[in-house]
Amino acid sequence: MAATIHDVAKHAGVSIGTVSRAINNYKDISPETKERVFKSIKELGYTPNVIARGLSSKTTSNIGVIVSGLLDSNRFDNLWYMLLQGIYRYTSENDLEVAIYPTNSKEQTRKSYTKFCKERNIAGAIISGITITDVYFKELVNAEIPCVVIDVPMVGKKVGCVSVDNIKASAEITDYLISNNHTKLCVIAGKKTAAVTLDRMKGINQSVMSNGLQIDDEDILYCDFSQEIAYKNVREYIEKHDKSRATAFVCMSDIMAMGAIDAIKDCGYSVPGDFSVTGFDDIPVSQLISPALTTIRQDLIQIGYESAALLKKIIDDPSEAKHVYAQYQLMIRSSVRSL
Amino acid sequence: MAATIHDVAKHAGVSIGTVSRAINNYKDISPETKERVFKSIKELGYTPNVIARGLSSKTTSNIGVIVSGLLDSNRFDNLWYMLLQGIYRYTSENDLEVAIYPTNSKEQTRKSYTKFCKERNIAGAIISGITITDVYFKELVNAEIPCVVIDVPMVGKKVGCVSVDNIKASAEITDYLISNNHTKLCVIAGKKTAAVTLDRMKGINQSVMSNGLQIDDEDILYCDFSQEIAYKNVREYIEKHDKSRATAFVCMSDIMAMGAIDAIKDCGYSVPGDFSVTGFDDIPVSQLISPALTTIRQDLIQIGYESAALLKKIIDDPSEAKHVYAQYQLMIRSSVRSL
DNA sequence: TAAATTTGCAAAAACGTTTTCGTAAAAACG
DNA sequence: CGTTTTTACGAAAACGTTTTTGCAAATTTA
Repeated sequence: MAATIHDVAKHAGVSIGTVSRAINNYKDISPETKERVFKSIKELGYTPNVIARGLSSKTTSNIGVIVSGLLDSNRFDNLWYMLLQGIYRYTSENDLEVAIYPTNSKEQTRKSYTKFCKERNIAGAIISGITITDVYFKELVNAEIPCVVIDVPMVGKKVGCVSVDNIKASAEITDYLISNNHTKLCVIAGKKTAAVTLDRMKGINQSVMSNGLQIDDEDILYCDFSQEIAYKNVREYIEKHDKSRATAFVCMSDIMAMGAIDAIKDCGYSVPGDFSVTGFDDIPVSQLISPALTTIRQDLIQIGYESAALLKKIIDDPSEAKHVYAQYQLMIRSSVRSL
Repeated sequence: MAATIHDVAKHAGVSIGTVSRAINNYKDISPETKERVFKSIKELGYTPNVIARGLSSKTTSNIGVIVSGLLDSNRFDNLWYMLLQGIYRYTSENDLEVAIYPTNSKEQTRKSYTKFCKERNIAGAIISGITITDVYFKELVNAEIPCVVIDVPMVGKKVGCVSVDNIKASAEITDYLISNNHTKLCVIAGKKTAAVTLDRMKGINQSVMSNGLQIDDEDILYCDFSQEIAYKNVREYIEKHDKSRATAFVCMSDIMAMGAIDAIKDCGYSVPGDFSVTGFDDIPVSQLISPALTTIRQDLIQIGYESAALLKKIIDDPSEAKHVYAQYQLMIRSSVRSL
């Protein structure tokens, strides 16, 4: 039904090759012919078929987005959509197609990322929510498919990365806590194997040590970035130590901070009256909960945008692979009090 | 690099047509040959190229999702991502490809939806965030591309629709207000031309009239589903009438309810002490704000899922086009008090 | 057993592009 | 003016599938 390149060619009295050259701004064509072709294109309301182009052309403009958590339903902890927002902002500005591959943590039979990409002639992929040890990710890197990982600090052949400077940001918020005279800290950490957990821990330790303090292993609670686990662990911690061991909880995500706050309240204590709490991420609800959460704001939309931009660069020139640091901001609200 | 259907054919000693028949479960093939083909497929690690299939096959498994608001950044009012979540849940269960077309309300030069679909050999589209009068939508319907619209009650040739029963839900929440002795209501309405606005207004009126009450035009404030506009209008309304005219604000979205609550507070009044407020949607933050908002919960993930399922049905059999009603639930929280 | 039907597959034609190759005509050169 | 180079284009070969067509061989029917 729709006009094809053949229709345009016939209408303009040229060959399809010439039409293609006109569309793609190639050299081998005279200005007059080009104009004639464009006139026909307009008259017939022709638009190139993206699928056919994808098949024929070696260099595709398809990028893949591999995102975990999309299929899970968590009412608050939906970070992926902001990334997507940023990614789409870039791709719609730059005429890139995107294919989303929602991975499910539960589903065992996930398809290999590489397979997903090859099936779709994908030029490169943005990956979020994975750990460094992910086997499918390794396979993707080995296949030399350009990719950008979010929040995993690694740079390699055709692989770049975008994240905030987790070390610096964590040090900064810890400094803030210490400057408010909190010397006994309890860390609510994420998944033990996640790169962000390692980095944020490093930042917290840097701050603590440069202030002549230290954190015992007993005061690091790994909670897998889960609100429920954080609730449970903090509750146990307080029931065990009461107010003797820590005055503040340094949480590696807002979600876990929310769990911590709930636990503190359910133990009969108040925030920030009895315990101070900090988060990380600044998810939308963090400014609405009570007390409003002091946290590190990551602009995930920006991070998404930067990822897409970096990926495009790497696709065009593999030597562009690098670590891009996104901005962050310490949001001082009311979940921390000065001692 | 990757194995193609030709490699498999050669390896299995058959023609590519036979391989295709094996993959697609066609009849004209003997069990033995089929098995041999599958063995080769496995050995070579072959997966059919989605792009090539899309080009060749008449019946594609690509669906389009046309969604407004994706490119805009509103920190709270992000309903699209839940729809997407539901849609992807269905499509990953049913092996459908999805292409997202983020439309921007501001961008004048939007591409026609039809063009978007035809470029991508799209079998059908899910559309959200449009008004009935949208010209591109009309074009899509005329092109007889199967589609499902969310929140626009219209059923036609190859076009179905998914929404909650806005009339019934609005009547229900208004009934609740009236049963709490609120007889003087002010309606915070959405965009005047939006179908949901009309329906919800109808529901409110039904409830009001069956209770022997009525609503004057002066007590209907159109706020375009915007928090800011709702704030402004409610503020003006209260400054003009004080507490004489209405005791409760019936808002057609939670976002506008948040604006209304802010306005009430800034006028020196309290919710629900001086004014009661209800919302619609039950966005995640609604249970966290203070007071927690009494509202209608729409399960947008479910709505997304249903939309995709309905679209698939319509694609397979155009006579399946109909209006599917999704569940809703009155969430009674603390923004309404009994008089 | 001859004729008709069915089965199982190969061959080849799409699908709508991009890209390579070849070659007249035009332009530049010596 | 003859020769080389460049320009501008057509023809045709990919790209990796699905789908149509055709045809032997096997099976059923009469």
